[in-house]
Amino acid sequence: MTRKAFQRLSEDTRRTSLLEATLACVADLGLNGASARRIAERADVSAGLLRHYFPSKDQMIRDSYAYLIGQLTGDAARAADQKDATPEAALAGFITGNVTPPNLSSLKLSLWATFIGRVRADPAFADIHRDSYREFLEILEGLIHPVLLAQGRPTDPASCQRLAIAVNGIIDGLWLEGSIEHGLYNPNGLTEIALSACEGIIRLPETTLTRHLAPRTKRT
Amino acid sequence: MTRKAFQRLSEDTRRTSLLEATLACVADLGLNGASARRIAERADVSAGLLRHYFPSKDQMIRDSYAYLIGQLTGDAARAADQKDATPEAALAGFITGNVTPPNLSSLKLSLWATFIGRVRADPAFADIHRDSYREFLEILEGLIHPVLLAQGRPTDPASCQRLAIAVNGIIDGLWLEGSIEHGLYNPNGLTEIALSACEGIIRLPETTLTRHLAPRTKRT
DNA sequence: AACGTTGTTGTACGACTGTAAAACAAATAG
DNA sequence: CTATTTGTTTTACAGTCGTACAACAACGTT
Repeated sequence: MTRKAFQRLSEDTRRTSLLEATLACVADLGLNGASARRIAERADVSAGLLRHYFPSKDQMIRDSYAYLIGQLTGDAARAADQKDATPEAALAGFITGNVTPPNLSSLKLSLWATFIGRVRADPAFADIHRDSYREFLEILEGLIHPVLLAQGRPTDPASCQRLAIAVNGIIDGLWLEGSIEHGLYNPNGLTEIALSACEGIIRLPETTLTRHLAPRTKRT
Repeated sequence: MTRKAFQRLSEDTRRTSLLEATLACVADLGLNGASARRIAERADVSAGLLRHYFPSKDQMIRDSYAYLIGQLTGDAARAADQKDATPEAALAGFITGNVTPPNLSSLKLSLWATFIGRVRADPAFADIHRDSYREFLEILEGLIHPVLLAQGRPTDPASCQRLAIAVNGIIDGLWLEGSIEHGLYNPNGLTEIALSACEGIIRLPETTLTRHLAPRTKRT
């Protein structure tokens, strides 16, 4: 009996590797099939090691949820960060970034949904969700406010929040439908639908957002 | 050792009871904790009985998903079925029905999300989802079309579908956010936000839909 | 009232679960 | 080169899992 050869990794590297293996297993097998042994196997590591990095399997799952959420909101926020952009272009970029890859992804949707399903019964998941949702809303309000200002529209906090909630709603909804590969329509047109819908929700003049629609990549 | 007294129920009654016990367990404990024994206990039945009604636990879970979806779309469609309603009132009723109880429910959201998380990896779940989604879209197109007609607007299938996709998106998104009890805002205002947003998305004149907002029930 | 059908219970089994803890070896320091 | 630390593997264990099946009892039939 010869032991398996192994490498000692830095805490961060190993931890991240374990979290990603956890997410991969949850996406493929669900919370049900994502057992400690299977996660360890996916990370090419023995099962006992998990407990060296996480106090329990439940905690590891929770940490992997926080890790995923960090990726999602990070990618979305980055999409709005364009240099020298008008307020309209920044908003359009944020919306677009949320309904196109890498955020538009059936894998990420699977994970997100699986975890959202635990929010009601598990306070730890609820905390993570609430924080990320609040952050998303704040980003959106911060993007909508200057657009209203530039259009000479009222910018009281109540209207701003209502618009942010609505825009957040349609972003979530279209992201959801577009990420599930149901084959019922072409997700390439999703960006235009999203921009046009947000124009309508905020009552912006036509083409205020849709003019920032990136030309579709041609396919032969 | 005396055996437990029991009653023989009709196939439908027992089957429904088992499906509801399954949903209750999944909502509380997740797909992880919803074991056959726990489901049986919730249905006040021995564990062995499950296999008498379902060929496997997996199939029972799938059936419970279809059962849930049937409830959701059924309730939603019923909300749009108002006698002698104008096209605008019917559409407003459908939208409202989707962002108010009983459809607005953290329990139903939990279940829905948990199952959606399996759509990507399990073809059986994907089939159920696709069918229900298509049905939802068709209902929506059927409600939007007469509204466009009454407003003297173009009603080509492509525009109709685009609008249905967008409206479906915001309904899903707002239902989602409203059902999670995050405590970040009052879900009572959700109906107005939804109706107003849909007005904007479809480019209807102001108050076309919001005038059908039911007066809020007063609280002391 | 006795019978037959079958919905329902109880038990058993091997596989798998999360976790604990001892044995080991890879990297680091001296 | 040796000693030390500790990340990693291995083994072990009690509990739970989904499932199979035999025993049983509730109900419909006669």
